[in-house]
Amino acid sequence: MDVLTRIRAAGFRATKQRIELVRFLEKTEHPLDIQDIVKGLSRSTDMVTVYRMLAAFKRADLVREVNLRGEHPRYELADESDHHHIVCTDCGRIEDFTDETHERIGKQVLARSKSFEAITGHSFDLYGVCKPCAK
Amino acid sequence: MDVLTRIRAAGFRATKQRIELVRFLEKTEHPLDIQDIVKGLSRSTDMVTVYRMLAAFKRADLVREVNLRGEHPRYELADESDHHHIVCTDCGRIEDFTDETHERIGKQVLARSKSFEAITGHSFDLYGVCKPCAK
DNA sequence: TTAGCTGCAAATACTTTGCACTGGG
DNA sequence: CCCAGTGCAAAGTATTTGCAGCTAA
Repeated sequence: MDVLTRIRAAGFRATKQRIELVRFLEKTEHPLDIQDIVKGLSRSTDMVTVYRMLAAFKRADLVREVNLRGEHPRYELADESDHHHIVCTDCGRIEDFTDETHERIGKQVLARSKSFEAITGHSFDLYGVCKPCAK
Repeated sequence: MDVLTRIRAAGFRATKQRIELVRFLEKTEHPLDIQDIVKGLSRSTDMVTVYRMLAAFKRADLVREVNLRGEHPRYELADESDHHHIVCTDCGRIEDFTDETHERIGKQVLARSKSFEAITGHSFDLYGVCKPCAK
């Protein structure tokens, strides 16, 4: 589905700011924070507009918010396959990995829990040292 | 180990503010944010001091920072056994659970990764609906 | 005694809100 | 045409920094 269609399908007007945002996120490999995103868009696009676009896209499940340790939230397109992040604690490099095990863990936890009725989401991220930083 | 000794062992002076903070965190069942903590301490303890105590205790591994979705950071004593949190997305209720599986996942990810040398930490939390909220 | 801590004030950083104008459909 | 969306300004929060005075050791 092309960018304009995706934006409209989510119930929004396809403005040039929104089109540029989606195209920019399509090009990025890893979740970016507000600052990164503002820097990546036309200088004329206000940071406030970026906040508003991301909030709206998040509500519409077009964009996914990623919260890593101590950092401000980062954003990535939600259509990317479900994955988790491994982060270098030294340089901040982020890489993706996939894992299905947590689903089973969720079910186990639910079975044992006296107080929870359902599980609707999870966060699972790893922190480590990347090879360049390990040297 | 008693509170004063623990604080001193971490390399700090056992001031009344720090003693009160540790005693307060010992009583709490789940990680609290800055606001909760300030409210729980003597009115005379400045919020700035709370920020500074938590930052120092975190560096000294006396306190652990917990980052949940979209929330400001929360803090709990680090001596509590390694555990994860399950959070009700409706009322914010937090419960603990333990799981060892993520260690194995970490090793698998590391084995497959071309760019990471070591894993030093992780975050794993579940989100769901608690029984009272499900009704 | 004296360096580590604290409280108060102020600076900085981040995010949200209000409002008039613009442009997408 | 008209209302969702934008930019600019300003307000609201969260967090950090500077510094003078206090206090634990």
